[in-house]
Amino acid sequence: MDENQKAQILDSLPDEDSLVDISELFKIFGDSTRIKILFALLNKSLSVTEMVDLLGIQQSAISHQLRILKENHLVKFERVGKSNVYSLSDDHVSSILSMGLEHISE
Amino acid sequence: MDENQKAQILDSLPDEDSLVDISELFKIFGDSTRIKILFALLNKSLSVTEMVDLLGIQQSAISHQLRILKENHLVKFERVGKSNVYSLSDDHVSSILSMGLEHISE
DNA sequence: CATTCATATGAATATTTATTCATATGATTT
DNA sequence: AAATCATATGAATAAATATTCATATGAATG
Repeated sequence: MDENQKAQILDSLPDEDSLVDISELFKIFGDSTRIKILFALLNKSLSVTEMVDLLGIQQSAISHQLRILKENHLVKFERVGKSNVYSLSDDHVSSILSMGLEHISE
Repeated sequence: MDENQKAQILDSLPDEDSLVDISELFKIFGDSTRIKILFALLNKSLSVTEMVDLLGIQQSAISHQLRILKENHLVKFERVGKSNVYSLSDDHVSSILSMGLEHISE
């Protein structure tokens, strides 16, 4: 591999920051608790209690993971009565999930 | 949320094993070293030494990550002369990478 | 306004994971 | 066959991460 070719490949790579961003995006989807939450929200907005009831995961664990999802703008929430009702931020998320689902069936 | 609705949502979720598989797939893409390797291979098959030279990552680290990528069938390799030349297993991988790239530009 | 319900948060722990260093392996070339 | 080149591997370490337990917060309701 000569220097020219090397330079050409390097040029075609996303820059360092983008590469880190991409890996961090995938990292968020790389946890089964978060994946479960996101798939559940694909159907319907849910409160924390409903997620606990539905998924059988501890309330604290759900809340901690929701914080991560929130910080990364994958979910949003609004107050409804006594509950915080969470939903997916955009269908961005849904497209990533369905891709994951698609690619494991092989 | 009544029991009927709960059952309905549960029914729509991928089963436990699939959810774990999906998160494990994303987890592999959730590391910047592996992402760099994969993006580099998107251009051209590469030996380990070439990856070291190109990416500025230690040989051992590259090899360790290649093992993970191999185990998960994301890359394959063949012996060419003195080198092991790696390439992407299928364009499956490329579609996931380009989706990642697409989704960070927002 | 006191209580309760729903959620968030902090600290502690355990586990996973990536990298480095040192060295082994194993094929190729002389 | 010895030497060398390319890669793999194991152990050690450090860092990141998920979960749990305990408790705080804070809004809603009687």
